[in-house]
Amino acid sequence: MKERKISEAVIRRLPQYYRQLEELKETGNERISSSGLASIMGLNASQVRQDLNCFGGFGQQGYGYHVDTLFNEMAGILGINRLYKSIIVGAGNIGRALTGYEGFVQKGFKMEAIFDVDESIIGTKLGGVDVLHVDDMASFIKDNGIDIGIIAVGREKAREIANTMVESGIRGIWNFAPVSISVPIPIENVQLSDSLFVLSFRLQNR
Amino acid sequence: MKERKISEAVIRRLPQYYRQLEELKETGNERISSSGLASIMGLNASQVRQDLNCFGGFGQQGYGYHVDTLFNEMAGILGINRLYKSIIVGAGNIGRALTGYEGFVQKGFKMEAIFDVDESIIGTKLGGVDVLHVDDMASFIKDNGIDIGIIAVGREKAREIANTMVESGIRGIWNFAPVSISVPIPIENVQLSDSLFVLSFRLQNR
DNA sequence: TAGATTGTTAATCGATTAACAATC
DNA sequence: TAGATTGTTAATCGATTAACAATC
Repeated sequence: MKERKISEAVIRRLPQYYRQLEELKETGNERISSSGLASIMGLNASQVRQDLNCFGGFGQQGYGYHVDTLFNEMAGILGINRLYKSIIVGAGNIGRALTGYEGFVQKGFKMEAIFDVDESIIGTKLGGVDVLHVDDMASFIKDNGIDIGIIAVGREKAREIANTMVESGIRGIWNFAPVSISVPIPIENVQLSDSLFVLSFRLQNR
Repeated sequence: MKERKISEAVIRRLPQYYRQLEELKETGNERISSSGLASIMGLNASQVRQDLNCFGGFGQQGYGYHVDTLFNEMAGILGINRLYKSIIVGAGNIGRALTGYEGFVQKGFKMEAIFDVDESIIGTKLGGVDVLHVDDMASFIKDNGIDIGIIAVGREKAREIANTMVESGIRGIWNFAPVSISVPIPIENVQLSDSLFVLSFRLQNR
């Protein structure tokens, strides 16, 4: 395991490996070669080996990779199956959808609360999660040691909320507002419409 | 305007330019230089000029780019503001969230119907859109000349639905199911959990 | 053992950045 | 005009792919 810096391109492929290995595991595959994995994922075998070797020598000459082992390694590399205490800000369409998404909880992302400004829903529950007022967010983060803040509000409020989260000691931000936010902690900006626009571009340029 | 192939990296940046120009326009900026645009977007000025020149010489020496003009050019390049007739399959969390999202309609993506298998909601409306049975999807696509199919079902059904869409003559697919689907038409796979996993990775590797 | 396949170094390819003449 | 900034060619950098000795 070399101490080289992991490139952005490699990082973006990690979840793909994870997902693919999960599927191989579920379909009962015990072993997989770099060329096998490359072929189902549309990559190059050399690339697969290079990628994996950023983190360790998980394979075995003449055999390939043990699916279950590699899957677990990948989960470890990504930090999945730890418990991440999360909160959502914004109980609109996207906020609600994320609240109810089983998949995240299974992977260790537990929703501790959802924040909004709409008095008519504050105090109620959405998908089993308490709805609280945004004004109480900062203290909630501090008191409960929240790890991840999910921003699902309009773009006017997004930056302000991100800053409050950072000040309150949150560790990472998952931003769905259509603005790029830069903060001194890890942040992932999900721009849903970007991929729709790319689709539109491709439709036009065939 | 050279007839070179547009690289994937450039294509992914196009929506970012579009969004940034929209914001510049809204904040009343009339002109922007490649270095100005680069600096707010975290890119390199040369890169911005290279990217834009894939599509035409939109700038003017000594002046820069006219924001409004460039914004409109970018909309044209992406194919935004045409009318795209769209349908959503799957009235779960994500399907509902997408149905109700104003932003898409504003950009020309009109939701014509939403399909599901749950008899209790078929015949009703969600966010003003008719809920129909999935069995009627193929004929609906043909009869109404649907352009874009949005897949928001579980991963077991996703590939089957994608194939039916293709057979029915849909032009592009926006897939939210957590499986990569390959079809002979343009498709954008949105893997929400991928970006969450990347966030988790970054939290662990600081 | 022979065949298969890794880990890793070297070669290639493509994308990003720098440089600068053209020109508004 | 002088200054600014483009469009474009050339240089650099990094990522992908190829090659192959090591070894299970």
